[in-house]
Amino acid sequence: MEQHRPVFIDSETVVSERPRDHKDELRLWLRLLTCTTLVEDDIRSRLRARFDVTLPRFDLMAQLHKTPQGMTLGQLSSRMMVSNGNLTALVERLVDAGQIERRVSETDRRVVLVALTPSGEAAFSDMAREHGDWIAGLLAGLSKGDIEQLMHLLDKLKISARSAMQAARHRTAP
Amino acid sequence: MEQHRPVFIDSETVVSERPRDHKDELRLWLRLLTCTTLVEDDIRSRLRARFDVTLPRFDLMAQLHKTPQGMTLGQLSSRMMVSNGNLTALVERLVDAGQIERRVSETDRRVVLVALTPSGEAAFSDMAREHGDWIAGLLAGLSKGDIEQLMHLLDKLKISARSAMQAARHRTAP
DNA sequence: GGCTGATAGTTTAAGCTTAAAATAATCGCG
DNA sequence: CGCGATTATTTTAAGCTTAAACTATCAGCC
Repeated sequence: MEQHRPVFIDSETVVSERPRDHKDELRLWLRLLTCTTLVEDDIRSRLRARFDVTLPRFDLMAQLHKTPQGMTLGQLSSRMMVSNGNLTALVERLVDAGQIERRVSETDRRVVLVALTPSGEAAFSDMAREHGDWIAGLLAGLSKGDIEQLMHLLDKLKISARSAMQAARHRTAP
Repeated sequence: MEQHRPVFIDSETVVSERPRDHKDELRLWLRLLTCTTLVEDDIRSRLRARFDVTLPRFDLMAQLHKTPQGMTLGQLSSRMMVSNGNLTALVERLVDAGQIERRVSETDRRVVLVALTPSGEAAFSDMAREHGDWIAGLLAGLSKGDIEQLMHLLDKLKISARSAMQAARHRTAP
């Protein structure tokens, strides 16, 4: 028969509880994943059909658009939450396409700065306008209040996840 | 200057509104994506570290676990929301690893049925238990009520997105 | 029986993604 | 100053992912 096991909630709290299936949490996680995948796949296919651009390229350009003075690869990889090595090839392809430009920092020659070219900026502006409409259309079934509530709850979720990950990291590598 | 443009909400409703930046909707979408990526990356790395298994393999096994009699590749691809061609290689690797087995349907030789092997079932059970704990840990900062509310709002979001996609499909290919 | 169209999977080419190892430049500190 | 640690990026190998083209099979219809 199963026994009670310790469940670590964060670095300070250890509660002993009877083993559970965590059914509600799992269902919530699956629903979250479903929603994200649904929206992401739709946006991906529209970007391809309408602008012949991939989602990762759009995302990268969106980051650069928010930071006109350019960003380092390190900043980009942490903002986009993708691995560092991933960006090397992605940036390379966008440079080849003339949408972005890279230059090595003069003060620290390890650092590579990336920024939109004027043509990349123009292309992104076109895409961003429609992208915004698409997102708004996908979320049109939610009221202002729904959006606000979701925002708040997802913020709570984000904080919870980060704190749990932080705690796990401390236990794994003290 | 910008002009008012029609915004299609669904197949019946067309509202004319001044062009907006849809800022709240975009922020919500980015937050949703952040939350999902956060959890997904954490689970991915734990699965790798603890069980040396990739997330797609875990997901596939989870689907088969829910349906012990096995599934066709078509069912799998629609439940997992991945492309059909994707599964061919994924299934191949799991067959090689002895975790699942495939057999051609006897009544329809186009159809391929896939199911967990006993060893795959055992391996999945071990992983699923810890996976559940990890998810519960990541969501530990949410109350029961938060989870219920999120569930409800995400359900609304899912319905909204599906309906917008449905409507777009009708306009694109009537 | 033999078309015709639809359905289930596979293949292919290109691109994305990660983890881990390697490279290269800078920083801190004695 | 010089050397070990740190930091930023690239490289590599494996695997995931998609879209589109292709193959094989089936179902219906005459």
